[in-house]
Amino acid sequence: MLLQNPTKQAAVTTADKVFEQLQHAIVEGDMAAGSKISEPELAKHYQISRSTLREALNRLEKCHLIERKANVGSRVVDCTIEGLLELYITREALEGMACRQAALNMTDEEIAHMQDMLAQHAGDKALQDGVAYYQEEGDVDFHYKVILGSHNQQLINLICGQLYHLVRMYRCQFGMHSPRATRAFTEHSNIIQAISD
Amino acid sequence: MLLQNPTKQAAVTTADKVFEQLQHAIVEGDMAAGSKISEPELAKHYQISRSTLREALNRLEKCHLIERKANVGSRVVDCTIEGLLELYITREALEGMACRQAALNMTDEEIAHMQDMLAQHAGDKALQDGVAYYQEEGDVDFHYKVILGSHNQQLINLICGQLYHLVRMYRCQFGMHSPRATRAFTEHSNIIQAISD
DNA sequence: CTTTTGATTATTGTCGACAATTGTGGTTTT
DNA sequence: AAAACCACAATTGTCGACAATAATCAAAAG
Repeated sequence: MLLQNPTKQAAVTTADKVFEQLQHAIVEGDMAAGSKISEPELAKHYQISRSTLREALNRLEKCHLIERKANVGSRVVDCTIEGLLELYITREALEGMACRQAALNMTDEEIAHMQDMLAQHAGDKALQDGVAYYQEEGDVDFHYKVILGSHNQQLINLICGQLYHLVRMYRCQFGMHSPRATRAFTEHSNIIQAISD
Repeated sequence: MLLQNPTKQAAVTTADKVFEQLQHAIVEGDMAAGSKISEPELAKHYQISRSTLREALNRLEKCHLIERKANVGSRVVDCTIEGLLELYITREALEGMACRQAALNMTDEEIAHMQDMLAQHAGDKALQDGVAYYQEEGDVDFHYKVILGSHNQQLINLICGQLYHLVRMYRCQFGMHSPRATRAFTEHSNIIQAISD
């Protein structure tokens, strides 16, 4: 089970639940990238009305996971190399600023908590050396803590609420399962060191 | 009439039109910031069904102009000092990256076109010296050209499609009508100079 | 044979009504 | 008198059907 987004509240309405299922299906590639979306078909598949499905589609559009054209329909976004580069450039801009803001705004407790987390990850790494999965999850966890540490709701919403799932989608589709996993850990130590100053 | 967003296509559906009207009303302050939104009331006011109104509300939420809670309702976002700071920090991160990308990706034609535009603005400024409005519009125009010059759809959508209207809302609500207008022009010359290198 | 035009079909946009949940006011109980 | 509880009203979420727009395919004209 992947780390859940701390910015989202529990799905209460059925549109929320369908949204999450669709989100998962798109990210994991169960719905092919670039494929057209048939509202009646999907509504029948999830056994919901078209209105409810459209509500879910609206939230998918908010995450940039689908694209809609008026009177034409919706398509799953297609993963291109250009799109990947654009996404990473955008993410770099936002996360860079978030990191700077975290350095200004993080409380001592938050810093201490992150240091504890890092120490625990170090222990896990010693145990499960070579298993990249935990590393990747820890990486995401670390990034989240930094972003939340910025105390900037605007940045948090953009990165965690919108870009996050698109990044995951690209990682799944392109099979980028932590090529830089081993390097990430040492980087984290440096980052938290810089923040505490 | 303000400069229109180059990323948006013409509103074809009625939900689009209502969305634009609501957007304008919120930005200009005709709908009070922080006030609750009554779906039946608004639907009656615009003489549309609730479904259509909800479609428009979804797009407002995408621009961060309203906030929705499940089974509770929607509210117009309230303009706080903290929110203003957060917005400007986010915008700085994105526009800074957009400017760097523009320096890398802008074509010679685009650069030449922007220089022409600046020269024209200089002429206008000599004519209408002291009138901050044209200055402000030119400022927005200039920013747009730079952002579009980044050739990064992700950045363009985020800045022009989402944050732009929220920035306008803060400017209207706080009465920030180009306090730094006079300084902006000289800055632009420096920016375009830097890009051409 | 190609192209254009027209009718047909399928999909999306919009509507009104019902179901479910939340907030409110009054009543009862401690 | 304060707090908890219950019923009622209002709002939101969901549904199915109709209207409007776009895509498809066949037929006719060039």
